[in-house]
Amino acid sequence: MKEKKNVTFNDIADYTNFSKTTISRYFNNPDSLTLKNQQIISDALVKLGYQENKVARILANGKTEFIGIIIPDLYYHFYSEILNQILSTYEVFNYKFLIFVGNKNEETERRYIQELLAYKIEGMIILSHTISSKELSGLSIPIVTIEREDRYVCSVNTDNHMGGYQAAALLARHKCDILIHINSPASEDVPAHGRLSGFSDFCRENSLEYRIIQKEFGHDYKGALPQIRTILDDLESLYPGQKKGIFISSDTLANVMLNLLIRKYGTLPEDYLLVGFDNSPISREAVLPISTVGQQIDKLAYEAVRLLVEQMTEQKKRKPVPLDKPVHKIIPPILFRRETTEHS
DNA sequence: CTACCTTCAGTATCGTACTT
DNA sequence: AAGTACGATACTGAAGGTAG
Repeated sequence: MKEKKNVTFNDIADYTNFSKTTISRYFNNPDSLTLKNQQIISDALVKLGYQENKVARILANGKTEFIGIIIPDLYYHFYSEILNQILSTYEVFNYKFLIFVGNKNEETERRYIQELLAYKIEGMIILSHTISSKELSGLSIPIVTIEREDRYVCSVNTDNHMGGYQAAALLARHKCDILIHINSPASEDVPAHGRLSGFSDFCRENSLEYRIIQKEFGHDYKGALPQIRTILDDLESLYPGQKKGIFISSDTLANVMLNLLIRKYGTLPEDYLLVGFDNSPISREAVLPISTVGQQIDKLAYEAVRLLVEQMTEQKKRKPVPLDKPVHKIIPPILFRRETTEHS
């Protein structure tokens, strides 16, 4: 086996009698060459079996076209779906992604960020909650966060307050005796807190009996299941026979609860109404399709990348003008009424 | 030991020949 | 004078080599 050396611009230049500058232009600005010469180079590439070398290109111009991502986990279907949507923006913006799954502890995540920076990412999308936006803003690299505390950095979020309000309104329309919201404890500066406040606001404005349950659900099924089971047991004993309208802060957890109910009763009992949040794929694919306050996950992803690309493009200019203050983009939620609230 | 090349495979920048 | 189509060369960051 003879080691065949990589074909380079130099080889192509020698073969075609152009300079390597011209070969470079063929790739980066083909229109600046005559059609005839484009064809000559194109033929030479095939003949010599040239393989593009982006590492060399990165070395020469310093632009990696990498975006770093830190995501908390891939248990919640919202995260896997938004990751899916972010990755698909490659077709539009041509940026590639380096991804870490974080939310372990601050030190670990700082290490991840350093690693990303070492790979010369041009921008970063943060979904994990571990590191404050103040610290992130000090990183001197464009950053966009999605659905987390975002005071000092750009962000794209769902209108969570409206979502919580819509969920409560839907449950109220079905004349539930008690409205229940289940969420994990979140301080007021994280967007998801709006689900709680929107829900509470509606209940108070309409003098409805309601209850907020906050628990830590962890980042996997193993952690979530016992918590949901406990909550369900409590509700069963607290409100027997009453019509319970339950709004859970994610479809993933709503699905866990739905499964527990169906295993117990063989179906979703008439006195249970269930509304999730996210409109992640699981809400459609569940045993009974789950009603949900939909985040427009495709839009969140697209807007986040677009916002980031804008800043990264600005950074590449000779005289970049940084944003004077963070941009916060809000995407409205869309309510999906499915079988867990519209019993047949 | 360390100061100074080379190497890798491209790009940025400026320059040139030629046409309009 | 301006535009088009190309070329020459320094330069990029880090690792490895080498001379002193």
